This record gives sequence, structure tokens and C-alpha cells, in this order.
Amino acid sequence: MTSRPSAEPRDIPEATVARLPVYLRALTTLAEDGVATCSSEELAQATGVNSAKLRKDLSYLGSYGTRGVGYDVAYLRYQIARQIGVTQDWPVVIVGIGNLGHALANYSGFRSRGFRVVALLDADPSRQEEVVAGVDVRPFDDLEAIVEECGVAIGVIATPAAAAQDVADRMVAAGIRSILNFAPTVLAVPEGVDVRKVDLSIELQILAYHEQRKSPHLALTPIEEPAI
Amino acid sequence: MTSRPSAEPRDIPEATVARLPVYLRALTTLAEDGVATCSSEELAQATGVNSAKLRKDLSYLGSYGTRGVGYDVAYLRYQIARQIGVTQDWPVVIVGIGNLGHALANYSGFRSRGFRVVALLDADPSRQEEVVAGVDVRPFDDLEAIVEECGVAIGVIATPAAAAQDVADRMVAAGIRSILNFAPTVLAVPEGVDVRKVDLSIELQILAYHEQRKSPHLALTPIEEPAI
DNA sequence: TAGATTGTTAATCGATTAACAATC
DNA sequence: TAGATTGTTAATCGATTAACAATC
Repeated sequence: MTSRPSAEPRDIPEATVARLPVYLRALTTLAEDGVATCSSEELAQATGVNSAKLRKDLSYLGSYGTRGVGYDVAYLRYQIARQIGVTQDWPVVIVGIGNLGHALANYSGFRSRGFRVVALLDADPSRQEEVVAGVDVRPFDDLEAIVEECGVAIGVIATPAAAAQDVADRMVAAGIRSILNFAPTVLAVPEGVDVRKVDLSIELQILAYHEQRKSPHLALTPIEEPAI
Repeated sequence: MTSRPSAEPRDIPEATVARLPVYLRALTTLAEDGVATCSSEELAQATGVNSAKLRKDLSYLGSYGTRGVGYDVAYLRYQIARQIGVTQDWPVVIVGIGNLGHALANYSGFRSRGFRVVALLDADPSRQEEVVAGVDVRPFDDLEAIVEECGVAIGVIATPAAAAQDVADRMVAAGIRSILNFAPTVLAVPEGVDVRKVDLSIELQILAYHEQRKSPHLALTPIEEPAI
């Protein structure tokens, strides 16, 4: 392990970590618009958070603002990117090239935000003839070789639920320790491996819960309880 | 507003609401496997949460377990579905039928979990000849008519970032009050409208942050700070 | 100096969890 | 009755926010 630059061994709360990419994106937009400086209030507006929370979040990174003036957009942007770790590209592998895998492979936001899709893998030989977003679809069994060769640390699972645990096991065995899981299933992984889960129908269900409680609602005919 | 059944005017914490769909999915799997009863410990294992937290979550819904025995799978499943509001189908409209829109339209998990995609809309006339997952792609300008006709309360935005705010404005004007936003931009909406955001690159960045901090890491050559 | 805005403090709020009495 | 498991309490932890001293 190489020695770290002096400033940052404090650890950043999870809630703050989850917001840093939001700030980063807003700062990128501001930079593209030619804005050189912004206040915590302006950045808070742009990201939809409370300005006190924003300042508290930034204070975990260090002291990068100027009292009475605000933040230098380019400088703060760089500091946040460095903290997150997206000043260099992360090689990513996507497994499961169905509809969602296609969409992910074609998503341009990865490349511009610090990620490079180095391989698309699928167990189905009929999909292995395809080229998606300029990348060959290869057999799932190539996983280990690709992880080794490209130094892949992050894997994306876009397979059906039934295949997801096997894919995760293989990824972990191959040395991947960060997994983004789109399959609607809970993955069991050893300690030290991070899994984040994106579940489309869960998001819709959370919306439905609140929608159901909104005031003048159409009468919903309750259906009967199941006999038990 | 119709009167509510007696038991539930207590309100459920947000953190609990976000977990209810996870419990629901696990209970559905158990039911399909023919399991009639389960303990909080078993359900907690299946969903990856602490069993005390699970019991506390369920206690906000009511008292649906039996001490010394556990929970009846079918009954608890029904009660959670009722609380979330997915005992009947919610009509959903998807706007933006690019790669991601295709993937969403084809996602079978919606139908089985209380949602019905009633329309696919796109502003691009060349996409309006397509049929995706058995549903015609129609002009975005049909939005208001479809919302009215089908009683759509939930809209999904899968357009590029530049179009998302306009789409949201039109949705709100048409009467939609719950939006699931896949576009990488912060939406401004009036009070009373719920927006949930799914951002793929943000999820990856959160993984990258933790990955970067994991112990014996390959030396990352730091790139220089920008001149300011 | 006067005005503006950061970084930090401290109060408050909400979520998690261990422990256990209630009870099947 | 003895064993098992729920539902709830209370302690703890973490996140949010208003307020303001520090300082540009």
C-alpha cells in the first residue's frame, strides 16, 4: 500500500458520500456554463439540498471555500472528484447483455464520469456474436481473464434474478470487490465486498405508497383478503 | 375522499417504507416455494436486514404475527401489499423510448408487482412507428389524453437530461403527481409532487469511493490539480 | 470598514439495535 | 408447562439543520 497524501484520513459519513456525486455533476454543469465561482446557497439550489447540509458535507473533505466569496468551481470540482476517486478511469465489466445490459453498455454517462466499460459478458452463445456500443459481447467464462488483464474492480450484474448469485460468486472469486446489482435478488457476498442494488420496481412501489396517501384520491376498491 | 379502513392512520417512517417492497418480494418468493410460515429471523436473513429492525418495521403496519410461531406468509404478504398500495394495478406511462426506455418497457417485473405500462411516448416521429413489448410508441403530445383516459398517476422519465424538465412540467400539468426520473438532472416540481431519481453513474461513483479506500490497492497515479 | 459567506457548533430529529416482557 | 418468537421499550447512533463566530 502506497502512502496517502497528507490531508484526508478522516472518514466521510455515508449520507455525505452519496451526495458527493450530485455535487460533482452540478459543478461540472456550472463549469461548462463558464461559471467560475459559486456560493453554498447557489450550489445547494442546483442540487436540491439545504445549504447548511451542503457546507457540512464539504467540510468533511477539507476547507476549500473562501469566506465572503464562495467556492472556486473548478477547484472544488477537482477536490470532490479526487475524494470519490474518479480522477482516473475505473474499468467496469457488465454481465448480462439483455435489454438492460444493452442500455447500460450504451449509456454515455459512464465514460464521462470516470468509468470505462471494458467488457460485456453473456452466457448465451447467440448473444456472443453481437457488438454493443463498440464492444464485443464475450462468453461469461472469459470473466477471470478479463478481470486479470484489465484490472477490473467493479462489476455490473444485469442478468435475470436466477443467475445473479452465481455471477456474483464468480466475480468475487475473480477478485472483484464492488458490485452494482440490477437483478431483483439479495446477493450473499463475503465481508469486504460492496454491493449496491438498483431495483426499478422497488422505486415504483415507494412512489405508489405515497401516491396512495395523497389527498383527494380516486376511490380504490379494496380487494378481499386471501382466505388463510 | 372515502373513509379509510379503521386500522392504519399512523404514518410509517420513510426508511421503513423503502424496505417494505423488499419484504414483499421475499414473501412472494417464500409463497412460491410453498412456505406457509416464517419467523422474523428467517425473513430478516432472506432480505439482509437485522431481525429487530424487521419486527420494528412490521409493527408500524399492525400486529400480524403470532408470538411463538412467526408470520403467516400469505397473510403478511397481503398486508404489506395493501399498505404499499399494490393490491391493484397502477397505470404507468414511460416517456423517452431510447435504450433505457426499451429496457423499462420490456421489464417484466413491473407487471407482476402492481404496475401496468399503458403508454410509451417519444417526441421523435421516427420512433413512433415502433411497437415495444406489445405497446405502440405514441407521440409525446398524446400525454394529456392518455393520462386522462387511463387515470395515470405515475410517470417514468427516460429521456436525455436536456428534455427531462419539460417532460416533468407537462406530466405535472397533466395531473401526474409521482415521477420516477432516470435522466441525470435535478427536476423542479411543485409541492405535492413526488420525484424519485435513479442515477446509474451515481451508484457507480459511490462504489468507486469505497473501492478506492479498500486496503491493499493498486497504486493509483494521482493526476495533477488543475491550474486555477 | 461593511457586507458577504464559510466552517463549525450544538440542538434536534429520525433510524437502528439489543434486550426483554408479553404471549402463543 | 416449557420453548419459541413477537411486539415494544429504551439506549445509542447517525443525520439534519439553524444559528453564528470567524474571516475574506
